[in-house]
Amino acid sequence: MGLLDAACAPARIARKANGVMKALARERRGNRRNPLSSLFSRESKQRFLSRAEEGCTCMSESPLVETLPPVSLISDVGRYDGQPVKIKGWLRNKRSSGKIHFLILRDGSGQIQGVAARNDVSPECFERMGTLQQETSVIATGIVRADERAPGGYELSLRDLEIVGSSENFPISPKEHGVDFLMDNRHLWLRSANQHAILRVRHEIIKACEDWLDAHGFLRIDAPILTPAACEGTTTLFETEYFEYKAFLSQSGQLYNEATAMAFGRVYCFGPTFRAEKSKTRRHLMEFWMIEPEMAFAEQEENMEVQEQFVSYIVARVLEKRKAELCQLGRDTSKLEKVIAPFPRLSYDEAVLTLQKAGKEIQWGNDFGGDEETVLAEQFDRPVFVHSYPVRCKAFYMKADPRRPEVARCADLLAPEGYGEIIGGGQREDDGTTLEERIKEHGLPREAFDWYLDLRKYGTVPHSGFGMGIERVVAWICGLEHIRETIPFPRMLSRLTPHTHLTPARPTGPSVQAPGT
RNA sequence: UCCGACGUAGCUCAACGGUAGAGCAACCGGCUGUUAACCGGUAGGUUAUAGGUUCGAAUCCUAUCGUCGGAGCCA
Repeated sequence: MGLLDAACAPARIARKANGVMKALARERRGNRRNPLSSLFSRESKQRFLSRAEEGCTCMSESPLVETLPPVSLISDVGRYDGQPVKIKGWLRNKRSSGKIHFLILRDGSGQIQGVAARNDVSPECFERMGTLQQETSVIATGIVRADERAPGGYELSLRDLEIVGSSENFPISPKEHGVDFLMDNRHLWLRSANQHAILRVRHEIIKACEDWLDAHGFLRIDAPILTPAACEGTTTLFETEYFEYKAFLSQSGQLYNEATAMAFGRVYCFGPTFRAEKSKTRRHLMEFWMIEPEMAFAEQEENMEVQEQFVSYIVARVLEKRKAELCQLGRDTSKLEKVIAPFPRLSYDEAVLTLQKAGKEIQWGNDFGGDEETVLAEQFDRPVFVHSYPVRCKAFYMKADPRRPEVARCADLLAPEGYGEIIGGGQREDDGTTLEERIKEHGLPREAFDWYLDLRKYGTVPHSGFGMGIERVVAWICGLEHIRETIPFPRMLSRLTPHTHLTPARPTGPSVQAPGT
């Protein structure tokens, strides 16, 4: 129950009671159309009435708040300074000095310290508090007090505490732990303060993406996850069965986006993306979430302008709304404050020269690795576009530059501070004949792309788009070392569920999958 | 797939050829303002597994399994 629900409860109960009494009177008069008859049994109506009458009595004689303290979220507790409230949550930690207990409570909205001196509560209750272990679920009643010593500004002077569910030997103690252990206990690790901060920032980033796109005329139209063939022939796909056919988990919604862009103009899709690449790095997940906008009648220049506005907005929005979370994570926000459009643009040619000057052995025509990306990104205090890659480094649908056919009209956006590529995008080949040649050159089956070629046959237009990996953006904005903490249940090379390490002797299958993870 | 690092108490680590140790968590006790609280005590180990070298192996060697990081690939 939310704060407002709780605060309004007496009035609402009284109103509802009034309605029930009228309904009962109608029923007594033989009104068979009474809608309540079908909703409530006679017994439950009586129960409701007696409760309602109790509520009414309380209201008329004494302030109800004394007998029924409102349930408050910890984040809203400031509204009740000096008043009693109920907090429903979990015990994060406990300190005790014999005659006084300090209980750190969390409820998902925040954390607050409950203080109980021996004389504040009943002897049984004081004893009970002494036995509480980490992560016991409780309903605590106490008086909210502003206190300078409290990190959140408020404390709870406890009056009572009820145990909802006990907890014994919670594995994640308040001391340090290794990542492997924490990943094995990911389902419990999510209760800790840093994980809360990260996942709140993730939520804010997703909201910011949706809000910006919505405000700029983009319609969300999601692409399918089960697909019949590779969007990009080069990378590995997860294969699955589709009745008697083979199907693959989507590695991009891009081709479908091109169809919906021809239908709606500006569109985007947002969903999980799967790459069966055996990548074991801090930047890779097997399953990640990608947001992919696509625009009809847009050339690559406009594409980059949209991207820099989009990314600047996301960063500004997180700085505005999630300062506390960034602070919790120890993020240096001054670096994020510099992320303002326009972003620098570096051509692939310039990038190669820069890298060669920096002593990297790179030849024109090769793609950049993580090291190279970091060298390039380090030169700027905001994200940098690297554009006009050689055509042979890129997917078949990338449009070649008409003035320089050996390079594509595309760009990657590299985040600063070594976070690497967060966006890949470009202008799509809109000429049917050229596209057909490309499909042939890449050794892809022509039949599978009939529908895709249709888009060039019926009113083709120049169009562009990009894909942004949400987890990489979260890792960058939060300043994390590893991408695995940016998603609730990461799918990594050797990890499918919190407790299951994969081994070749133990093939993957539905039986390995834990419910809900 | 390749390269590198690692595997010791529930957790984080120490011991580096000579009796396996500490902090946290658990349990018992103390403490009325603590902020990964603190203080005293108890319990907790076939040192990943299997071989080998040695008078003696957590330590050296071999294999297997597992974890982490990096490369390739990419968002």
